[in-house]
Amino acid sequence: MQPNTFTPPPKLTRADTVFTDLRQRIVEGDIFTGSKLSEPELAKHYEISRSTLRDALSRLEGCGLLERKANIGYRVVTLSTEQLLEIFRVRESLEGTACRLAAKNMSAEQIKHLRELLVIHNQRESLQQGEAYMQEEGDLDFHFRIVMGSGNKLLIRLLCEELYYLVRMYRYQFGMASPRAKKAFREHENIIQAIEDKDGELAEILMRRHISASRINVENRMNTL
Amino acid sequence: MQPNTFTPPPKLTRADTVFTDLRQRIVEGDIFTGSKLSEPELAKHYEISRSTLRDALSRLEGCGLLERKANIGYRVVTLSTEQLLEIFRVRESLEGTACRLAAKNMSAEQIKHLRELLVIHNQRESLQQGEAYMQEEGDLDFHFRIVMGSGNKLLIRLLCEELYYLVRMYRYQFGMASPRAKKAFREHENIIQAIEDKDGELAEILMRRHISASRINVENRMNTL
DNA sequence: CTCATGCATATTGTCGACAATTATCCTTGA
DNA sequence: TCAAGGATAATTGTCGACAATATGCATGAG
Repeated sequence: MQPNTFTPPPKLTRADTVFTDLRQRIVEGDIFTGSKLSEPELAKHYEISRSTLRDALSRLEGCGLLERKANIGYRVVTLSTEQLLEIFRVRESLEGTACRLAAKNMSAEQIKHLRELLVIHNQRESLQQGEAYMQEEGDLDFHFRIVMGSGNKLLIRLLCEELYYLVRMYRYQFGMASPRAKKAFREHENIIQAIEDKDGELAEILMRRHISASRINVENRMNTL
Repeated sequence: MQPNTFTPPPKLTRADTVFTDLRQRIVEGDIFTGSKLSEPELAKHYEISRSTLRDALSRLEGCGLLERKANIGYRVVTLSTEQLLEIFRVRESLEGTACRLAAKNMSAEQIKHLRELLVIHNQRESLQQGEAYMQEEGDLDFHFRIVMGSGNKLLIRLLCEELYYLVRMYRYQFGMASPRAKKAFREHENIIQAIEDKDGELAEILMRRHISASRINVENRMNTL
């Protein structure tokens, strides 16, 4: 018999399913950026009522993927370089803190898993050069696990359940495979080392520089256009 | 005639009204922490349908004031010292960044208003000592304006439209009027000075120390109990 | 007496319809 | 031709009812 810390399986509701599917379609660009959503049309497509659909839409608004105006409706957020830079600023701040906490709180086993993940990324990157997509997904996975390792539930909610979907949306649709692959890999290594050494202060600094490098990269590209 | 940057007044919907009212009631503790919300009961109280109520509730979930479980319903978040510390960590991080950006972006006029605000707070604090409530509201107002001054819309959303309602909830209900009044006032002064000097780096450091001092204050109080 | 089982009740999830608001288009006048 | 106004269509906001699920209680077995 298992101990009683067992939480009953949360029954998936229709709204849940549609929410997840719509989220993916928005992130991957199947539903266009900035486009207005027609409730009757979407409800028909998913074969659900408008009430159920609106439940899903309101949650997507909470994720920052949709915007809503009273009496007008929902609209997919528009992507802009300005917003991308804002996201980098916030990630720099929050993930820096997350990394500091991760250095304090991650177990030896968690750190080991993180290292293994990094090795896999590197192999992938060596084997299929140019497969920017996989590499970027791997990059976000790395950041994701560090945030989880911080143990701060609020940080986890803000980053993993809200911001990261926007980040993935930019990666899919802004198509900015950073030319920093090799540098980024070494930076990841150094970050893990700092976490392993339980050096929270250094870990924070390294993470902030890691992200701010990406931000500056975008800023430069913007200025040359 | 005004220029055409005029946005038509957004008509307040019933859900909007109920959302705002419920938010206040939750923040001020009129609706108890951790209590389960009965949709039929609330709908009857506001004389609206459950659909409209649920619209309002879903937005409150987005603010982090309610939690929802499928097939079970909404529940007011429970306050805990652990979560309060998590909030301090996140504020330390985000408001530090906001302060750095504010130093770069705030106009001379905005800074002047900030200074005036500080003077008013100080007078209040001198005149009616012990009016912890007003003083704390003034403190949050100070932080609020700096975040607005950062110009980063994402930061503004995360802090002003989500986290600050939770913060106010803790101030109302956890009743931790910090004994740091005079120290906090001087720290505010120094922060404004750094902003005025356009010294973003210092401004960030001062803000982080300002908030982390509050966090440590709570940590100490917790350990002595 | 305790615990499991099954029924009755209450609550949430979902639906379709109507009302209020917005968008579209057509007419009309300058 | 273009702009303003109004009628028409489409969309969102709101409502009440039914279905699916969870909760509470009574009953009975061990």
